[in-house]
Amino acid sequence: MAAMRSPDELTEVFRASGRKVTAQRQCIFRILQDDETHPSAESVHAAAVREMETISLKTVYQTLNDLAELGEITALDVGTGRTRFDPNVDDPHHHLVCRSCGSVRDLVVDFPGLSVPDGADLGFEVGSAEVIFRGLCPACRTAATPASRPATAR
Amino acid sequence: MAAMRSPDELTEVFRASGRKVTAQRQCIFRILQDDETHPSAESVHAAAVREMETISLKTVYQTLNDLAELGEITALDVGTGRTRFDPNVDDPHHHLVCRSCGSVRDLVVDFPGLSVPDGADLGFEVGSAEVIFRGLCPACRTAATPASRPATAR
DNA sequence: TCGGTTTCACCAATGATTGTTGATTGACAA
DNA sequence: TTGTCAATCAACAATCATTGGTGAAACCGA
Repeated sequence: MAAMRSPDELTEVFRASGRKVTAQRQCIFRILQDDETHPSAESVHAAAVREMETISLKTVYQTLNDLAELGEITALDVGTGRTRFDPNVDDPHHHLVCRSCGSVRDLVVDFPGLSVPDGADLGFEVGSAEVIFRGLCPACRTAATPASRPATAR
Repeated sequence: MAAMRSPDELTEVFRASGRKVTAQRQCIFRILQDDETHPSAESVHAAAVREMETISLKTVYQTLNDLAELGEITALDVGTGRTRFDPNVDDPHHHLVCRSCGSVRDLVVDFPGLSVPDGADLGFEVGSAEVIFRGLCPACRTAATPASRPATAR
């Protein structure tokens, strides 16, 4: 539900932090807003190019890092080789990662009891816990079983 | 508790898979055996050089990948930039990662209820769940609070 | 002993990301 | 409206972890 701030709100945030709001930044704001795919910098750039042919990958990286610095998005590493950016910064959640295509999906579930038991941390000061579930997304699941399993297990 | 197979056992495994057992490989076997730090290839190499000055980083990568391929160690990516290798492949566990120095520690705890609730996966075929706890290891914790907090909170 | 594997040194390539340059554009406060 | 400084661009080089190539030498194991 909680996606991220609107382009207008992000404009305010950027201005308030002394940053200028350019056309390419607004373009990126717009793209991130309705993107649930946890895009990489590359894919954000690909989407941006459709609106602005000349926008550079450099600028995309720059803006994404700015947004992360401002706490408006989260940079996350799910082990797929490139950094993914998560616009959902409001409600704590975990992630489903497809081990075939690398797609990432939010999983807004609270796991009770997911904390380090007393004594087990041995002096470790635990701040956060992130859970990564690995498996196959629907698309890759059906693709992996051409005819043997028709979408729904029989 | 369960560390990993002894160098002798690994020797058998390697021979059984058609691989030859060289001095450098045995050296790496020995190093991994009493290493609880989830070393990177670089640090394994650093340790190996102390015994064999001429061992190449290439060979270390090669051998670590062989071990991972044989299921004797696990390659894991905790987001610290380089691949870490976990000798503990027997009992399922999770990891504590220091967000300051990047050190990794095993956390052998079973979290009941750590599975995707019905309906929440939306067709995702979930295979495994890995939990990464991030925080500060004892060393970095004390280093971060020189005099303000004397190890134990008051 | 012999053959095929492994290692070595050296060097190049990958892929994601960041830095550099210098010139141009453009945001926005005055 | 204007002036200034940030932002962008293109083009290129550099980083870092990792893997690949070479040819020659060493060596494991049947």
